[in-house]
Amino acid sequence: MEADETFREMDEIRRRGRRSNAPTMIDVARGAGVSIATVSAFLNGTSNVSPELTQRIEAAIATIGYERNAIARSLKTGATHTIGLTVADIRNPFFTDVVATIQNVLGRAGFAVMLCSSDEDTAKQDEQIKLLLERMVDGLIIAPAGEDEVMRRLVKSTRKPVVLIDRMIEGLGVDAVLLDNTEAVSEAVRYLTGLGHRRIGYISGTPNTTTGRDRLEGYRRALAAAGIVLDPSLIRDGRFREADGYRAAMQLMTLPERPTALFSANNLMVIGAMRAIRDLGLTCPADISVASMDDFVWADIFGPRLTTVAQPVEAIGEQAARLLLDRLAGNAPPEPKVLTLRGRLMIRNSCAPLTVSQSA
Amino acid sequence: MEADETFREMDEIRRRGRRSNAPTMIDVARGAGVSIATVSAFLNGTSNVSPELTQRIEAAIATIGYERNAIARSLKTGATHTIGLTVADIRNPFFTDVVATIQNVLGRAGFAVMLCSSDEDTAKQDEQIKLLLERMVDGLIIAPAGEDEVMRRLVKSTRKPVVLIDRMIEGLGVDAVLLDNTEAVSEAVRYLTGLGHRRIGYISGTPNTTTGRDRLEGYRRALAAAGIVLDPSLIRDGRFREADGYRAAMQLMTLPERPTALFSANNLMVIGAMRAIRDLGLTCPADISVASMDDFVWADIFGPRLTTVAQPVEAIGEQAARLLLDRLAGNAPPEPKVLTLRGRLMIRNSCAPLTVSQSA
DNA sequence: AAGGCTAATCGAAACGTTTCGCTGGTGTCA
DNA sequence: TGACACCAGCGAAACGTTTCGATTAGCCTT
Repeated sequence: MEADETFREMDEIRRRGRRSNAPTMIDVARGAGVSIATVSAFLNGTSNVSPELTQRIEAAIATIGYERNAIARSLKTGATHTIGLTVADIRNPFFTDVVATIQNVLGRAGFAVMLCSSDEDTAKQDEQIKLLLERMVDGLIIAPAGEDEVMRRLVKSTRKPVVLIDRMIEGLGVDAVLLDNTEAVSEAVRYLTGLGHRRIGYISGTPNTTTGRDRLEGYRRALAAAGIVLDPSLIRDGRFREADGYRAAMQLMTLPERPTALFSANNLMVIGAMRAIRDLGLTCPADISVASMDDFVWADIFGPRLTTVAQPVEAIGEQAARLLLDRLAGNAPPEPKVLTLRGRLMIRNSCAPLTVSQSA
Repeated sequence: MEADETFREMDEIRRRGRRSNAPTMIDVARGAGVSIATVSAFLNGTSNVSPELTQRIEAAIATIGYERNAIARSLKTGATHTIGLTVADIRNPFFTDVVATIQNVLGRAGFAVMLCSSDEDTAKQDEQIKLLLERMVDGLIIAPAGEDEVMRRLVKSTRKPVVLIDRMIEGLGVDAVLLDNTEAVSEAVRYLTGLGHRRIGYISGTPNTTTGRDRLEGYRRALAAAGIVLDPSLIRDGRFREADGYRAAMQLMTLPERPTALFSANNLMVIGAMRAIRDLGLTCPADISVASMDDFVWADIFGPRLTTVAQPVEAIGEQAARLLLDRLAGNAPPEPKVLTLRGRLMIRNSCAPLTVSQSA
C-alpha cells in the first residue's frame, strides 16, 4: 500500500515535472549563491561580473554539469542561430557540394543549418519551408524544386531573409545566386555544332524552373547560331532525375532518325542517358556524342570521360552564405542582390566529330 | 518636434517589443473572443471545442494569418520534433543516400532533421553534437567521424536516444546499425586472391573507426585464408578521403615491387586511387586490378566498371530511423540493439586474373 | 561631509505556448 | 427537486531564459 502510494507520488512529481531532467540556470544560481541574472550576465558576457562571483559560477556549472537551453534562449531573444536550407535533391552531388560550403561558412559564423531535401517535389518543398519557418529559423536558403503559390506566399510573408540558389523565382524580391545557364548550355551546344552535329537531342530539366527554361533557351540559341532549325521531337523532359533521363534518352535514341549527339541539362540525367546508351548496345562517342551540365569529380577518370559544363559550386555556396549573413547583420542595401556566375566548359572525350556514316 | 517624439515612441515600443512581429495565439484568442486555452485546445485537438467556437477560431486564424511558434511550444512540451543527424562527410554519396532515406521515414513520422557534416574531424563532430543537444533535439543519429572522450561523455550524459550508423563506438550502450565490414572486405579480397593476386595493396580508412579497423581485419583474414603472409608496406592510410586515397595509391604503385591489385576501403579513396593510376600512365585492369568498398550508381556504366561491395544504403537508413522512432515512442526494450547488415559483392570488370608478365 | 557617479548585483517581468484545476451550465437519475 | 456527473471553456501558473530598471556600496569631487 505504502510503496504503491510512494510510486504514485513519484510518478506525479515526474509527470508534472518541475524540470524534465536537465539542470537549469536556477540550479547554477543556487549553487553559486548568486541571482540568475548574474549567471546570465556571466554566460553572455553582457555585463561585468566580479572575479569572485565568476569563479563561483564557473565552479557551480562544472559540478552541476549545466548546459544552456537554446530553446528557452531563442524564445526570449527571437533568434535561433539556425538557418533553414532546402535543396531540390540531396543525392545530387551538385547540391551536396554547395551545401557543404554553405555549412562551413555559416558554421564559422556561429549558425547551425537545418537541411531538407524536397526531392524535386513542390508540395514537399512547401511543407518544409513552412516547417522551417515555424521552427523560427533566422534565415532561409532555398534551391527551389519549382514555384507555386504556396511558396510564394510563404516567402513573401516572412520577414526573415531568404536567398535563392541555383534557380530563380521572379517577383519574390529576395537575394539570389545563379548561373548564367543560357550561356553555359549555349557554349556546350555550340561546341557540339562545331563538331558538325546537326541532330542534337536535348534532355531537358523541369520546365517549372528557371534552370530548366534558361538551359533550354541556351540550346535554342546555339542551334539558331548554327542555322539549324529546331526539331521539337529532339527535346525530351528528363525532370532532372536519373530515371527520367534514362527514359528520355531511350526515346531519343530509338527515334526513326536518331540524333548524333545528346545534351543533358544536368548531371543526374546524363547518368541515366549513358545507361540507356549502354542498354541499347551503343557506345559513346563512336555512335553518339554526349555532353552535359554539371561536372563530376570522377568525370576525368572514368570512361567515356564526359564533356561537361562545370558550375563553380564553392563560389555559389560561399556567396549564398555571405548574402544571407549580410542580411542577418543588417548591413545590406534594401534592394535584392542577384549574382550570376559563369560555368566552365570541360572538354573531354565523350564527343566526337560527326562521321560520314553517321550523317548518312 | 512632435514627429520626433512620435518616432522615439514607436522606436521604444518596437525595442521593448511586446511582440517582435508575428501574430500570436493571444491575438487569435482576442480575434475570436475566446480564451487562449481554448485556442490551444482547438489547435492540438486536446479537448472538445464547440462547432461555434471552432468556426470563430478558424476564421480568426485565417484573417490574422497566425502560425504557431514551435519554439515556445517546444519550451513548454520539452519536445522539438527535430532529430539531429551528423555524418562524417556529406559529400560522400554513401552518406547522402542514407541521409535521404532517414529523412524520408523520419519526415513521414513528423520529425524534421537537422543535418551536420563533421568532415571526418572529431573536434568538429563534438562541437556539432553539443550544438544539436543544446538545441534540444529529441534524438540523435550519428555516423561518427571517430571517437574521443568528449563525444563519449556527451552521448553518455544525454537522456535523448542515440543511434549510431556505419561506425560503432563500444561501451556507449546505444542502438546501432552497421555493416559486417570484416566479411564484406574479406569476400572482396578473397575474390582477388582467387584471381591469383598475391601482392594486394590496401588503402585503409581511419584506424580511429571500427569501419577502418574491421575492414582491415577482413583484408588480413582473406590473405590468411589464401596463405599469403601480410606485407605491412602494402597497407597505406587513405583516411577515407579522396586526396589521401590518391596519395596512398601513389605510394603503393611506386613501390619497388608494386602490387598487382588494389583494394580501397571506401568509395572516395578509390576515386583518388584511380586518379593516381591514370596519372602514373597505367591502366586498370590491364596493369592493376582495383576493387573497393561502396558502390556507385554510375559504376556499372563508366569504365573501368568498378568491382565493389555495395552496402544496403536504404536498409541502413530505414533501420536507423526505425530504431530511433521506437525509442522515442518508448516501446523498445532497454538493452541496446545493434543490427548488422551484409554487403553485396558486385563483380564487374576492374579486376583481371594475374598474368604471367605481372607475376614475373 | 554631502552629493553624485560608477560598477556590480539583483528582482521581476517578459517571450508564446501548454496544461492543470476550477467554474458554471446542462442533462440525468433517483 | 435535489444530487450528481459531465462538458466546454477559462484563468493562471509554468517552461528556462534575457533584460530592464532598481538597489546597493564604494569612491571621487568640491
